[in-house]
Amino acid sequence: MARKRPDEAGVVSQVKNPKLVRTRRRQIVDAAVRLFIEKGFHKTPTRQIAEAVGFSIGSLYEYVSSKDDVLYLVCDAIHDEIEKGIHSAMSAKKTGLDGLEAVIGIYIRVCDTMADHLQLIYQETKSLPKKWRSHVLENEVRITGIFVELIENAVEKGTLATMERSSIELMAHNIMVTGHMWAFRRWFLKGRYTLDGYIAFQTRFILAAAKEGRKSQVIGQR
Amino acid sequence: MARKRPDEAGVVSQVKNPKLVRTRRRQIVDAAVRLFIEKGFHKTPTRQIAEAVGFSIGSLYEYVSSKDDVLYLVCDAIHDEIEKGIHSAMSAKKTGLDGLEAVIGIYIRVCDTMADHLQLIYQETKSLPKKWRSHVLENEVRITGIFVELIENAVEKGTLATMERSSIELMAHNIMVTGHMWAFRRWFLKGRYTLDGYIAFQTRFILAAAKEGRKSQVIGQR
DNA sequence: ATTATCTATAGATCTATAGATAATGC
DNA sequence: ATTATCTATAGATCTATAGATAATGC
Repeated sequence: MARKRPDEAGVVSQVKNPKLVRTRRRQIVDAAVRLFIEKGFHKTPTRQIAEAVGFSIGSLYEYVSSKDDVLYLVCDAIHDEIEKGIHSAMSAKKTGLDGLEAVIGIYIRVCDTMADHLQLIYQETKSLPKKWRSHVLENEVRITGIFVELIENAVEKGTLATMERSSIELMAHNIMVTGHMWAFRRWFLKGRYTLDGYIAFQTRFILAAAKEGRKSQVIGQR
Repeated sequence: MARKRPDEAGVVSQVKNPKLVRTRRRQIVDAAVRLFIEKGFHKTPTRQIAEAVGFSIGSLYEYVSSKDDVLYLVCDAIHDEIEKGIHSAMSAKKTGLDGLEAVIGIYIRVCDTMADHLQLIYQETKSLPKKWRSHVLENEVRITGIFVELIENAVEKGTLATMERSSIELMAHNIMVTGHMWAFRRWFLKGRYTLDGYIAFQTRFILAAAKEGRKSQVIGQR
């Protein structure tokens, strides 16, 4: 639970009251997410964001100093929600919590809920100024870390094959992308697979490699 | 080799000479690809595209009827190049051509070369008008079809486990996304893995599931 | 008096076209 | 005479800010 997100660090506001800044920014993010998903970042006028929140364009610029700031806040909020989604589902499901398999399922379910949001991040990350972009990529790495830890635990317990750190990391990234794929390939996948079917197939797919590894490992050690 | 691409069907030109239209559009695409990769579609003025090609903004609009047309031509050209890349490498490598494994390697190499282009497609597909977007998605499905066929062949020959059609398709999409992932996760992967290392790991990863399947299949049939 | 919000707009774009000009082929 | 290209610009944006107004707290 001890996430160390830089949060909104670096986005400057003219307004002094920090509580108000937080409230307003949340409103801005909520409105902007909806609009960006619908029309894309570049085709959404700042004016319309302000209007959707219910205040004027002038006020918007009291809470951010550029449109890019809004995009950054949006991306950051999305990552935060994804991470929270995984963690809360993980702690709710104490039974078999340590199972990598279970968490993959949980994660893909979160990706399903957040499909539009994930696709937005894929589309717009590159539009961010370098400074903000690297924050967003750090978020991505941090979330991937959840799976790195789970795989490491499984390896330690002997459930999975011994792997180099670099293989563990790549496997974790594969899991991440499998979730994203459900979002950005919806146009194909949703017509042919149920969410449960997809999760079942992909979980087997991912774990097969690790099990295969274990066998050859065991054989090799004889 | 018998690709049935709709090509530039539907993009209207005021210029009558079809050969000229083809030449000019190729020039436009070449210039636009470079600019879109560098600055993104929305931040590239049509003017600058025309300038990069070496003619006026007026002339640009003789060959396309909107900026969206240019984006479509760009996406279509990229898919075409990817497909050609795979096919040409496949026919060059007659030795073990039927090997799914070999083609996965070839494909990921193409993705490496076209990394910027792939990322562009991921970013901008959603900006396309619906009509063009579905063309682009069809291209994606057609390329995925290469792997569907290869997997089917392997299944027929008994190299891979018997699978339902839907599983074969999902596996093919996994392969596609594994290549794309090398492009859109470069920021992480390039620092830690060589291209060869990535290909080796991912190929094993993908094939492990299928082999695993085969074993249980064989066991099941005893 | 300080803080937050609003109105009005400067200034800078950008897409697409209309009408003029140059080049080509009969 | 037909086809291709260019110039000039209409018309519509859009971001960001300056200065005016309203609300809040001492």
